[in-house]
Amino acid sequence: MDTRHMRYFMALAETLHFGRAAERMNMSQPPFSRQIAMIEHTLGVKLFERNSRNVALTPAGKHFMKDCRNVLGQFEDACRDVRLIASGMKGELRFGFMMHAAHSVVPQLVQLYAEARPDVRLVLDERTPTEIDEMLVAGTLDAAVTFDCGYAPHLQAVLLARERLRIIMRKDHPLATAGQIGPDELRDEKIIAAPAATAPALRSAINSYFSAGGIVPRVVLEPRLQHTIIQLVAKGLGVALIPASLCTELGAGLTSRALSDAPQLDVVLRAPITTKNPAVSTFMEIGKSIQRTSL
Amino acid sequence: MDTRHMRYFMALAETLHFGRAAERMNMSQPPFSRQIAMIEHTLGVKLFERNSRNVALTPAGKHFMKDCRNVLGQFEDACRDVRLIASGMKGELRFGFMMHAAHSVVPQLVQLYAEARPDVRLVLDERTPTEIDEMLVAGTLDAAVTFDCGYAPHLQAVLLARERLRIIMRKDHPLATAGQIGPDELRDEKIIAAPAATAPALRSAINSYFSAGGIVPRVVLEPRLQHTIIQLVAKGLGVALIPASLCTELGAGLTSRALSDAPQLDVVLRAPITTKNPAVSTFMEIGKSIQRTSL
DNA sequence: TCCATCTGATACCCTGAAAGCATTGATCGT
DNA sequence: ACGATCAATGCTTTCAGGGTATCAGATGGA
Repeated sequence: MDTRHMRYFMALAETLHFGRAAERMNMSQPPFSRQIAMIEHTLGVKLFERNSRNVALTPAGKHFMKDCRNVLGQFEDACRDVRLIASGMKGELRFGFMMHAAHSVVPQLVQLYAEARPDVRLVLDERTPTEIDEMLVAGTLDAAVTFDCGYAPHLQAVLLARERLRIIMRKDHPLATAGQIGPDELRDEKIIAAPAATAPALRSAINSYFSAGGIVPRVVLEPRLQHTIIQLVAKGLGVALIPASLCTELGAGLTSRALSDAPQLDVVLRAPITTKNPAVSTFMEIGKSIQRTSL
Repeated sequence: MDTRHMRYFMALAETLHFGRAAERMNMSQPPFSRQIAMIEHTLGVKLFERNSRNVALTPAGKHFMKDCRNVLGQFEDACRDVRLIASGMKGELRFGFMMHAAHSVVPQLVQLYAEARPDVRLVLDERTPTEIDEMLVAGTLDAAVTFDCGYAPHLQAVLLARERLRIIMRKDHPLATAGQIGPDELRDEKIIAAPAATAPALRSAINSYFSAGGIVPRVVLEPRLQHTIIQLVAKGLGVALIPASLCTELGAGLTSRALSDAPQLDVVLRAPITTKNPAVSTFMEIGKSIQRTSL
């Protein structure tokens, strides 16, 4: 038994006429009759009651017809789907992103891609930049949005946006109403920043900003999550330098200010060059289209 | 593409080794390799990444594996089920029965059959004897329990039980405490009985009982449903002759009495001789086993 | 570095499943 | 009774798919 035999059976079950069923199968009647006989023989089941005048389904044949319709449908679907998956029209894309990009490019990227490839299941995974790098290398992620940290072999990258850092503080903090803010003004401030092990690019940008002014920053707290940093600032435990896009939705007691010669960070979309997931390529393409509008 | 090809694919997907997969398919490696290449070619999809040292599934291949497992499973099921249906182990049996047998043989028959053939769906259909006869001929029922009405071509029959008729009446009715009850005692009673058009065997048994005593019964009401007859007797509108098995669960105000020379009716299990439903034969066999215990 | 070995791909041949054509046999309507 | 219709059967042919032998690329040990 084979799907071909099921198709023969279905043709006869639907037409109840050997000649016409054979025609539908693009063959002549005699071999078709033989195939039907063969099917019945191998199954050991009489599927049709027939004489030289009439053809009718047996009860077993009626049930088999339903089952065959099912099986053939699923069979076709499987063949169709594997093509769609291979072409990137269907499947799954594991997409990582850092919190620092969650409010800017990520929503846009996700929305555009979901519109372009509605049958690809986007698995979103918020991670720290370091975790993202590891998972991209390990193949646990297909693509990710993170800060550009320079050299990365076997990873392709698309520049999505360039973000300036701003400083955030409580509204009752002296700096909230001060003039220009640069490294010098921050000399004695308690700084809250993610550790280098978690967000190397961000931390090194902050460090460079201070060391360019000859200052050693007083980093008093190093929480791993961006969320936590903002909460600690809100409790008055210090100030923090965070990407501008995260400053739009601060809590009530917080405010942000621009920095003089503010450090810039590149937000990139990354994926392994040797990715086997065909869904990635259009994801990267959509990244490029975002780049054109955001830069 | 065919299920055979899917099986080849699955063998390779599970072993990730051409030689061993070919062996599992009981063939040599070269034609197996060709078949895999053919599958990939006809689908237009690369399912395996391979060199002379390693074989691995592509993402599309991984998805296809799941789909194939599904399809192959359903395929096997369909072939297995059609055999079960043809052997009467699975399927559907449309079973009609008259109310007059609902309290005696029908529950037993249904229970025994459900135990013997748990995968056959028993469709129960309570009908009047006349409806049952029509539906058996029309093929709307596969089998039915009804009164034996003598000659019935192209119907096979198994005698299930022989039921005596008893008379039912209100407890405050004079007959409830009278001596022997025969046609003579019923001469002036108002009789309630199903019309001949609905239950010919029953009605003719009642008529014969009276005419044997030279009596013409005073049939005052002719409801079609057995249920209604009992209700009308309860309201004091007359008395009725009903099968003994229905007398065990009369309402509070009713009682039943034996009749002298009570008429007997044969309860039979019937099915078309030329039935195409393979589930019927064991149903009839179980009927025969009930017959042995009940007679 | 070279060779033995493992593994998948290719070349070529051969068998049999399945298709085609011609015909038979059974059934129904005129 | 006869012709028309339709499924079944007999016989031939073809090609999909299997077998054997061999090649070619990769790996690991000497």
